[in-house]
Amino acid sequence: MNNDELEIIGEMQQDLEIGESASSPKAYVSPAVIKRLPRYFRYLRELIRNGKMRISSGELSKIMNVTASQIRQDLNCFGGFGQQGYGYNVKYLYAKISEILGVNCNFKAVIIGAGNLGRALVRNPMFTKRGVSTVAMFDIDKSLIGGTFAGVTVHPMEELETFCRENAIDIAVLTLPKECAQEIAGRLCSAGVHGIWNFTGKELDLLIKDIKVVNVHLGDSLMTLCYELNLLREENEDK
Amino acid sequence: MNNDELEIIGEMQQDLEIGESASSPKAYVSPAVIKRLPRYFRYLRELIRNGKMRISSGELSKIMNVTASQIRQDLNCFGGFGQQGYGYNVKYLYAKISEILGVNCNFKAVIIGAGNLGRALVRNPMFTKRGVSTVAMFDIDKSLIGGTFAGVTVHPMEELETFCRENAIDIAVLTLPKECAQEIAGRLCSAGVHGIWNFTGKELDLLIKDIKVVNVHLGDSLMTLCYELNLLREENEDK
DNA sequence: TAGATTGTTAATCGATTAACAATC
DNA sequence: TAGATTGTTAATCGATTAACAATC
Repeated sequence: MNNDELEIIGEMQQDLEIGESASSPKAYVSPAVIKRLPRYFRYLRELIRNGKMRISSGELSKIMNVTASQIRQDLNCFGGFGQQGYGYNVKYLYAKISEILGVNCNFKAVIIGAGNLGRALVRNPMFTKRGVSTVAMFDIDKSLIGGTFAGVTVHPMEELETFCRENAIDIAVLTLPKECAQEIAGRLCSAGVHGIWNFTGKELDLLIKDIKVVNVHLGDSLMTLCYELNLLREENEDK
Repeated sequence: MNNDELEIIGEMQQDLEIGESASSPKAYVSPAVIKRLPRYFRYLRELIRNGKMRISSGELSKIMNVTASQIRQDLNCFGGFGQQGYGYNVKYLYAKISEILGVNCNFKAVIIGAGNLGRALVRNPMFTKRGVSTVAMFDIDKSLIGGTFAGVTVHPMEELETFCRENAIDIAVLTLPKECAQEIAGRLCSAGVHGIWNFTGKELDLLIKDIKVVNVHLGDSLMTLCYELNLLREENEDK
């Protein structure tokens, strides 16, 4: 069976799925599984880039350093994406995982705080790769307002609510000093934003329940590295 | 019992522990526990800032939104830091957790890549708060070399190995384009660095086993937010 | 002493892995 | 058809929670 035929199988599955997806009753999926999905997304993207058409759970497990069992179990939380005897069509699987992760949702984001971190993020291809468009930045610094970073204009903070409402913003990225985080989060709630990607290190108290927050604690990540180095050092001292 | 007395208990425990710590045989601690330690560290720091002297696992559990059982279980992986009937001395507990996480190790770090992300990190108080000092930055851009960010000088990439060796650098922070990540990681191995904090999104293959890598995949974090928003959207559509 | 709260063991729950029948 | 590999159930493993005796 050659690559073209496999391509066709993929497309057949895809067609089939369009009819199914609306009716498929989605059961609860554990956070452990969800957290692994972006990693599949990355590896599948890489496989496509390398021209790989088909992969078995066993082959993928070796590349990703996980068990084949876990891969099959994970994928089957969302439906049968493979074919017995053949494995998985890479492009099709990538498309399904993208769909699950909302890559095709065209979410719109604003970055609040045009400091170094805000600028680093807006210039990062990450958003584009994941189907999120960064449509504006906000800052209090008058000297930044009106300027652009990676083609994105910096707006004054006063315009935050109006802008978010008028442009139906889904995601706000908080890259501002932690002192302002709570106040801005409150304003974002009333501006109809659905998700906050929070880099401030402040744990946010939100009145509205239906707003999702994902916190990025870079310091926590640094500390796990320090823990390991400390462990290593102690081991070496013992010798 | 007043605050002064509790303070004394804390100090007594601390004195006691100094003798013990060298001999205490450290059993395996699961990654699940390790990952939670930095969060305890943050909350305890905050409690100290607010002048809180003593806390019970029950009280802390309410603040941190976890079970009291988990807190006691977690802490007891490293030793008995509390006192029956009284709870935990906040400063003492903070000191012990800092010790476990290597905050007092005075690790020395270099930041490789003086772009926006590198600059955002070097200006962040995170390193200082966690006892890590950022002693140098490196870049290939001639126009940046010799300049400083947050008092840290940018060196040319050619000096990387010599500098790391001579200054006994523990940690390298990779904030450079993913294309160069693998090459630089190799050079860092031979330069005697013990830990890599990797922001490049490239999974590193390292020859030396005794070098620890912590990967930060910001895109993965963004995707979990998108997943939740997608879920929310689907739920609303069903209504 | 009585009350409170830890440290720790036992029970439960969830996540991972193994195994294999179904089927491409 | 025979071989390969999935989807899925059952077994194992680990992590969380509950309970309570120890003890401050």
